[in-house]
Amino acid sequence: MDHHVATCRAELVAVLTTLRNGMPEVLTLQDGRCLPAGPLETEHTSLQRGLRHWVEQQTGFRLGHVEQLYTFGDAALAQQDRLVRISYMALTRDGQTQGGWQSWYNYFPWEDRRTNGCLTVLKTIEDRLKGWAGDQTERLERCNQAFGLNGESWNDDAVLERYELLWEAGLVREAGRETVSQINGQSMLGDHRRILATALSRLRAKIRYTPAVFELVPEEFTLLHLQQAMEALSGRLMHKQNFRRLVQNQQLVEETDRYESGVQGRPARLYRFHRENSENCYLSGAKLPLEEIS
Amino acid sequence: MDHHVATCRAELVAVLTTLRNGMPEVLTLQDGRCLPAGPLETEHTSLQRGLRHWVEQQTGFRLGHVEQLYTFGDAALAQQDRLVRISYMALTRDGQTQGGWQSWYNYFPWEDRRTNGCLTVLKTIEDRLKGWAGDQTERLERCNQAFGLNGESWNDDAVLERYELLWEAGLVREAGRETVSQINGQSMLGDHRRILATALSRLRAKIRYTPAVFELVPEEFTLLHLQQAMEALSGRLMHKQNFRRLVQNQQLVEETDRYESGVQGRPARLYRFHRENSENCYLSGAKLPLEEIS
DNA sequence: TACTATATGCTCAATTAGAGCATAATAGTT
DNA sequence: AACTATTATGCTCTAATTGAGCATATAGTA
Repeated sequence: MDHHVATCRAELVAVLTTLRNGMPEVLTLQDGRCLPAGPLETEHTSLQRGLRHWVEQQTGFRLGHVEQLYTFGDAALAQQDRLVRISYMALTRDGQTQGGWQSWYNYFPWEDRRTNGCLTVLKTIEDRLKGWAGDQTERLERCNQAFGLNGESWNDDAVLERYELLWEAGLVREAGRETVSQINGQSMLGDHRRILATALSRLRAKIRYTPAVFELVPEEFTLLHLQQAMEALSGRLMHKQNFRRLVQNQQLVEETDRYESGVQGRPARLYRFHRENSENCYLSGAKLPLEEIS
Repeated sequence: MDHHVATCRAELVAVLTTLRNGMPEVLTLQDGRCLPAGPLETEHTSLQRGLRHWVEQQTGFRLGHVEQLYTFGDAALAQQDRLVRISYMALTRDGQTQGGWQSWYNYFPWEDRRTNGCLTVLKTIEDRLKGWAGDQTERLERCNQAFGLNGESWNDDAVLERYELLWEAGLVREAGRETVSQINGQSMLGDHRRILATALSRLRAKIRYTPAVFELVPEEFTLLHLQQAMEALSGRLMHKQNFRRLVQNQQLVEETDRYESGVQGRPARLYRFHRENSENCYLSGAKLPLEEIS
C-alpha cells in the first residue's frame, strides 16, 4: 500500500482568564458559546503570532505571555483536510475591556466549592453518577476519584477528569443538544468547553507552585485580595490567618506604607509582589473545610 | 491585504523512556542522533495512531500509554510548507528490545547529580556561565535560578530551562557544530534534544505526584529498587530510611511473601504496587544532600 | 460611647520531614 | 563455629510545617 503525507490546517484557540468581582472569567465570543480562535494563515510567522492576531481581531485584546495547553487532532474530520487544534492559555489583570467575559463557573457549576449552591449541584451529580455507574466497580472507582466521594479527597486540579466523566455519563451536553438542567452548565460549540476545562486544570495546578496569581491581582493588593484570588481560582475557601502566614514566611510579598481605604473595619495594609523571592512559591495549603458546613 | 489559510504537515515525535541498570534510557535512532519520528499520513486515523505507527516501523516497539508533551511550530521553515511538530512521551519497563537505547545523561551530563563526575561538570558550567553573564544582573539571576547557584536551590524539574540557558550561552551545540567538550554532552539533529529536555522536565515533575515510577520498575521490586528508580529519574540521591517510611505510610505498596535472592547482605522483601491507594502519591522528599560531599 | 466588622498577632497541638543510631539477617571467610 | 562484610529494617529525636482557633488592634457607625 502507498502512504501519503497528510496536509492539515492548524486552528489556534485561546483561553484568556481574568479575575473580576471575585470571579474568574474567560474571554468568549458569540454570547459565551465559543472561544476566540482562527486558522493559522500564511501571513503568520509563528503559532503564537497567529493566535495573537485572531484574538486581537475578534476581541480587540492584545495577549501578553501565553502558555501552550494541548493539541487536539480531530480524528472525526475528513482524511483529506485534517484539523489540528492547538490551544493556549493566557492571564490578564485588565479584564475591563468590553467583550464577552463569562464566569468559569457558568460552564462548570460543580467546580466552585466556595458556595453552598455548588454543594447541592454536587449532591445531584453524585446521585446521577451512581445511577450511571451501577455496580460496575471500575466506573464507581473513577467517580470516587474524580469527585472525592467515598472517603477520597477532592482534587482541585482534576477539572478535566470530572468534565470528561460527566460527558461520558451523559450528564453534560454541548451545543445543539443542551438539556437545560442545573447540572449541565453553559454549553459551547465543538470541544471548546473541553479546552476550557484543560485550561482550568492547568491553571489550578500552576498557581500552587508558581507565582501566577500575581498576574491576576492589581500591583498593590491586600492579603485578603490575594487570598480571594486564590480561592476564586481553586474554588475552595482557605483559612485566613494561615494563608497570610504562608505568604509572609515565603517572603512572596513586600509591604508598602499604604493602606486600603473606604471599607469597613480596620484598614488592611497594601502589599506588592516581591519578584526576587518567588523561586519556590507554594500557596497550596491553608485550607479551611468550610465546605462541610451545609 | 488578503489572507490565506496555511496548510502544513504534522510531524510526530516520540520520547520513550525505560530504566536499565539504574540509568534512565531513551529510545533513539541513528546511533543516538535523533528520536523516532514521522509525518502524519492520510492513513493515520489519529495523531496517537500515527505516532505508534512510526515508532513501531522504525524501532519495532509498540507503545503503551502516551502523554502529549508540546507542539512546536517551526517559524524558520518556509511559509508555504509549514511543519508542526507534536511530541509525545511514553514509559516502558521492557527496554530489553534491541535498538538504540541511550542514557538520558549522555545528553544532559549536568543533570545526574548522583555522581561526583556531574559536580565537576557543574563547576565548569558555573564558571562559563559567569563568564557569559558578566555583570548583567538579569542573566546572573537566570543562571542562579536555573542552576541553584548563589543560595538558590536546585530544582530537578527545570531541565528545559537549564538546557535553553546553556544553548543561549553557547555552551551546548547541536548536530553539525559539535564541540567535543565534557560539557556539551551528546548532540542531536534539529531540536530533538530540546524535545528530550521537555520530556525529562515533565517526567521529573510527574513522578512526584503520580505513581508513574511504577510503570518503570518490574511487577515485584524491593524498596531499594524503587528508590533507585526515583533517584535515576530525578538525578538525586535520597535518604534510605526516610524513603521507605514515605512509601509505606502512603500505603503505595503491598508486601508479598517473597524475598530477593542472590545478593549480598540481608535479603530484601519484595513488594508490589498497590493501585487502590495511589490517589495522593507524594514521593518527593527524603533527600540526602550527598551531593555536597565532594 | 458602645457596637460591628475586619485586620493582624499569637498560641498550641498534630503531623511531617530530616538525620542518624541500633539491630536483624544473610553470604562469605577464617 | 565464629567472625566479618553488607544490606535491610526498625526506631528515636529534633526541627519544621500545618491546621485550628483565640485574642487584640483599628477603623466606621449607631
